[in-house]
Amino acid sequence: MSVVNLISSCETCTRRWNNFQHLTKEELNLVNENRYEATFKPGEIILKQGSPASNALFIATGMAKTYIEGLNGKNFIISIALPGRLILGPGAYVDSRHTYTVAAITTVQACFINFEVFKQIVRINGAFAEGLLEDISAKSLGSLTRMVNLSQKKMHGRLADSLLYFSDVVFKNDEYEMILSRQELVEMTNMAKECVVRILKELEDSGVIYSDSSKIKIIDREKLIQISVKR
Amino acid sequence: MSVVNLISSCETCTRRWNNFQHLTKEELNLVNENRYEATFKPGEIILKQGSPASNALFIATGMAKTYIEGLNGKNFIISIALPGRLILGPGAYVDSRHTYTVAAITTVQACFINFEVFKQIVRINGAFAEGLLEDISAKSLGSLTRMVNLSQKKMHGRLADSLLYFSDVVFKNDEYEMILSRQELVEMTNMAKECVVRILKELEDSGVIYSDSSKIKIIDREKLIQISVKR
DNA sequence: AATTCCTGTTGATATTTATCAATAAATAAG
DNA sequence: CTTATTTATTGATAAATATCAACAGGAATT
Repeated sequence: MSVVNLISSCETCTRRWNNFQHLTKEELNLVNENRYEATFKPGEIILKQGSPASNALFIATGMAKTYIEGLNGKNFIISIALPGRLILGPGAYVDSRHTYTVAAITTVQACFINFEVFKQIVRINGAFAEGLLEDISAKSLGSLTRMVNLSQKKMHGRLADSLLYFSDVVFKNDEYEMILSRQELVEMTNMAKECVVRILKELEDSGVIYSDSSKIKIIDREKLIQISVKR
Repeated sequence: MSVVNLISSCETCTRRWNNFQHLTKEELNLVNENRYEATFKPGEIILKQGSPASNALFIATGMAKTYIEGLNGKNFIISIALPGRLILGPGAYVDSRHTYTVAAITTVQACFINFEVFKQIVRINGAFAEGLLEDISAKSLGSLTRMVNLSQKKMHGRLADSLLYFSDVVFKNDEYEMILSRQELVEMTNMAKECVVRILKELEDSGVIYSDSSKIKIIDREKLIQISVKR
């Protein structure tokens, strides 16, 4: 097994977390020296819920899903993890455990940063700490919004939300490859698989989207947003 | 209107936020000098969702509910705000807006701390920043857990969760006054009012709780926990 | 005390959503 | 290339949950 780093350093990395801009050269070096790379195949688990939160994770290339292993073996997908974003569950600062599992969807090149080092820099660098607070707050705000949406919207609205999430956040394109299986869409929208299938078909039949099993194209965005808001 | 402070200073306050222990005398003084008290009657709004997050809030005495004003005028109760805890929505670090509304349930004596001052201290005091990160992380972890529970549990389990929340977190007692109306329980459990009434009755009929409209007593805690977990 | 208004309660019914069963399609394994 | 295994799809049915309608009980108001 090769352990050669594919990324030469944090300093020159083009996909690094924005918040690293607040670090001094020395601090960035410290991060770089406590950095470990690994490559994961599709389906492989990168971080496991409940295991010690000894590292902060960043994705250099590829996509992963983050999910909570909930009741009766039912998963709950939280988000799609993308390059350039910090992946650190709140448990790191609460019980020192990973709050959720992260699994590769595509081939993923990952960077692990020693969490003790990370935490130490947070303590001594106020701007970095503030950046982390902003990051964590944005995720927390997202969770609250999602919780309200999942609670107050019916199936159509929830599925529309997910379709828009992939378009607006993940691919930034109206046309995309649906990288999640129907089962995974279930875990994102809190629906039964049969319902996901039926409502996708309904959306296609009514001309809101085009869907060819794994391809999705948003045709009538206005209508999709309307479905997201009204149902 | 009287604006005399009822609490003489943060230094001597017995109900202050734990994290203030990390402040120096000067920092604590700075907080104290930028502190404003106000008393609210039951039902009055203390913070309004969407308004500028110009203050961090603490409750000295009494109880409040924090809730998001969601879709179609439907509220979503996030938590019961209690003395000694920081009340600061994630929006403060994201869009400088209050994420949720806070409304007094009982008479509430509230402390407002200027958020710019608060933020400044976070920047210069690493231990305080870490304490804030722990606080925000704990809330974020709580949100994620709640989201999974609301998504994956059926009505019985969700209502049991709320009853246990009041017992374990709010009153720390098996017997308590249910301070929320049926409508508010709806906003906490994501159920219809009629269903709340029916299932409460069911729980009483099966000897799990005693309930006299506003009084609740948990009689069979084991069974209630079982309902929370299994349904 | 009478009236109004709101909350809570109950039974009946409608809607939403999940499950079951059967089959088709796609993917993995031999 | 063929078989096994999983995933996706469809229709039928069951379960969960919401809504509707009617009324009771309290609190607030006149």
